[in-house]
Amino acid sequence: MSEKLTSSLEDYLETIYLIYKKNNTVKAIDVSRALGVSRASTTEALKKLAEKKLINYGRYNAISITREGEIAAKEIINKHNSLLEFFKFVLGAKEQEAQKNACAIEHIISEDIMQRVIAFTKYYRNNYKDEFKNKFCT
Amino acid sequence: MSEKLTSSLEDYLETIYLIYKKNNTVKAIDVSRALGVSRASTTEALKKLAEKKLINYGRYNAISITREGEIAAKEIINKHNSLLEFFKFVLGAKEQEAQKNACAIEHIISEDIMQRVIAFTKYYRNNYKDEFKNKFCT
DNA sequence: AACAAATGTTAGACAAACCTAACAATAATA
DNA sequence: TATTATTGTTAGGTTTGTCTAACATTTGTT
Repeated sequence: MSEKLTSSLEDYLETIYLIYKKNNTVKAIDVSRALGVSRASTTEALKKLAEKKLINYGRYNAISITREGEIAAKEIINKHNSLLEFFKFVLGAKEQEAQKNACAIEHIISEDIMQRVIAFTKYYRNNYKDEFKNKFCT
Repeated sequence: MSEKLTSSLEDYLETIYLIYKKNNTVKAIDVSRALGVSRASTTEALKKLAEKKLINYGRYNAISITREGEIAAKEIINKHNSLLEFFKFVLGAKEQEAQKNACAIEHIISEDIMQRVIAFTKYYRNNYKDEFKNKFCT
């Protein structure tokens, strides 16, 4: 198990993974655009992720994700999606608001609380959806 | 309405407020100890908070909170307590785990989602506590 | 009051993230 | 293919937040 990534590096890794899954190839410029950062910042981040062996990367080379990187990326994306579902379907938040908060909280929420949110959402969906829907949601 | 504080400065302000309420006086060393940072770091933070007129502070002087600082501190603490309640009573998390996550998330959660969490917790407490208690919580 | 201990401040470093501007390499197209 | 456009890299800055070590001030104790 490698040392924990910073929020920023998690964002880069997550983005790289999503682009990779979609295009089967990753260009630094796409990462920059997706995250709204400069090409220079992306280069720096790529170096750090490569150092941690989460991506394959070399000067002017194509970028790809390692086995380890994929595992780490999936974990983050799983948190993201679970939070998204909770915010939208349990709390009734709008897509954009839910996305914004999931993007931030996914990096700092603990395993324990994350598991509880997931379990709660599941239980809620199965048992209480309609009741809450009319009384609580907007 | 002043510009938004960083997570770090919010932590300092929150801590100062709590110490102030408890002791009616605030010493920098207490802030350092509460946050687990060096005295030097606290001095820096105090300067920044004073610049933003959230605390009264001068070299070697006693520290106190301004009207504006108190309002800002209360907002943060309100978020903290609301998250704490949600984690403990809705999700059934342990005190320490709930505290840790509240301390982190209070700085980044949006107003919209925060309000929804508060409303949900209230509604849940009033209507569903017992049912969830046995089926969901640990 | 004098000394010692505690507290507060400053100076100087460092790490993480970001930026812009200049330059290098690759890709696209006339 | 030669030229232009795009993309990638580097160098050098900035901001935020932290630290340690040295020094200044205040407080507490004989």
